[in-house]
Parts: sequence; C-alpha cells; structure tokens
Amino acid sequence: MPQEKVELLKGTLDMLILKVVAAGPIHGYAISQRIQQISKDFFQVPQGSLYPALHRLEEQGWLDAQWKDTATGREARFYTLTRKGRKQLETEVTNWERLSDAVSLILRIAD
Amino acid sequence: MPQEKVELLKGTLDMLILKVVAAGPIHGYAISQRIQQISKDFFQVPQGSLYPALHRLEEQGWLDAQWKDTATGREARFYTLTRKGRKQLETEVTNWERLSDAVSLILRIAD
DNA sequence: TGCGTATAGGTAGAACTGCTAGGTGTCAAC
DNA sequence: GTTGACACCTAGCAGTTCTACCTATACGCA
Repeated sequence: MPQEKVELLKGTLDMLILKVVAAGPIHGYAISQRIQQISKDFFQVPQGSLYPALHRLEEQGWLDAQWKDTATGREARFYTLTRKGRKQLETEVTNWERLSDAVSLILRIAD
Repeated sequence: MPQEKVELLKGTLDMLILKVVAAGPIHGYAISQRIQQISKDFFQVPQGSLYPALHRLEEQGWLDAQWKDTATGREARFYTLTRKGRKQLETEVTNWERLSDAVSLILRIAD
C-alpha cells in the first residue's frame, strides 16, 4: 500500500513561520501551536518539519534566535524576525497571492 | 550563489493539469500552453515538469492517453480524464480551497 | 537548399521540502 | 511512579519540480 502522504503545507511553511514570528518573539514549540490554533487545526506542523525549517530560516539570516526562559520558567529558543526576514516575508506573501490568484483563474474555467 | 529557484507550482501542478484535461481531450504540449495562457503567463510549465507529471497521473489511473493526429496532422498523445481522475480533481480542489483559506487566516493576523 | 522556430515528445540528475520515526530531558498531575 | 505536556533535536526517505539535455517533424523564409 503506497500510503497517502498528505503533504498539506505545500511550500507555505516558511512563510507561515515568518508571519507568526513577525508578531513578536516566540519559541519553536509555540510557533507550531499558534499556526495550528489560528488555522483552526488545518495545519498541524510536525516537529520533524518545524525544527529543520527554523534552522533553515536562521541559516538564511531571516530569523535570529536566543535562549531565554519561558513563562513557565523553562529554557526555550526564542526567534525574532530580522530585517532581511521581514523583506523575505513580504516577497513570499506577494508570491503567494499571485499564485493563488493564478490558480483561481484556472479553477474557474468551465468543463 | 545559491540561486533563486522560483518554484512557482507549489504542488498544484497535478490539479491544474487535471482541471485543464477535464475541459476535453488535449495533448501535453497544449496543456502547458493552456495553463500559461489562462494564468496570464504566471505559470510557465517547463517540459521537464510537465511530462513526468503526465506520466504520474496516467500511472495513477487519473488520465487515459492515446496517440492521435493534431489539427496540423501531426501525432500527439491526447489525454482524457477518467472517472477516478474526476474524483481526484474534486478532492484536490477541495483541499486547495481549505489550504488557501487556512493560509489566509494566518496571513491576516496583525504584527 | 538550408536554417531557424514552433511543435511535440522524452529522460537524467540534482535540489528542496516535508514526512515518519526515532531520540533527549523537565515538570506537573494523578 | 508513570503518564502527558512541554521543548528541543536528528536521520533518512519520498515526492515534486527544476535545469539541462535529447529526439523528431513541419513550416516559413532567405
């Protein structure tokens, strides 16, 4: 049985993370919770997707990270958006809007 | 220089192909032209994406194919949507709409 | 006649993304 | 004393799309 890999994120994960971080410093685990919560459970970012993505974004210079205490007094890695990251977010949002407009055009044709 | 891979299709290629084929029998080369035309040049499906995708869809049983003559008297492989393919198209459209709704929710948060 | 371009099909190999599946450790609740 | 939530992480695989090639035919035009 070849399994139905769901693949829900469709290349949007980076953008979603950047957007959530743009709202203020936040740590990885909380990012995935925010995304799930705001999307009304549509997105459930697995940790195996989340952490590699965060490292990718940090490596690109779009996120800064530092260890801090959470409200519950535990250590966690807090991320903030860099200036480069803010630009990247803008670019990705624009591209996303163009993409979804283009898809709409095609889905609207009669058949 | 790490190159700016554009990556425009974001997993929508299969859906777009199915949708275009749903409008009536059509051959591969024409599919990519239709997609480009309807999307006002946003999507420019490279042949290296197109043909593997068509083979994939045929293998899944979503498309049927047969060699026929084009209007210009040349041989081309014409694709039609199977019943399974129509169902798959419906599923993918539904998923796409849910995805883009979910993305919208996240993009709408203040920062 | 010969050349370029559009049409029409295709493959190989690499890059990137996201997945499953595992792992570590702390703390609170039961 | 063990379960579950929190918080971090990696390895390895699978799927999709990209670039870069290849083949061949037909048509226009110089």
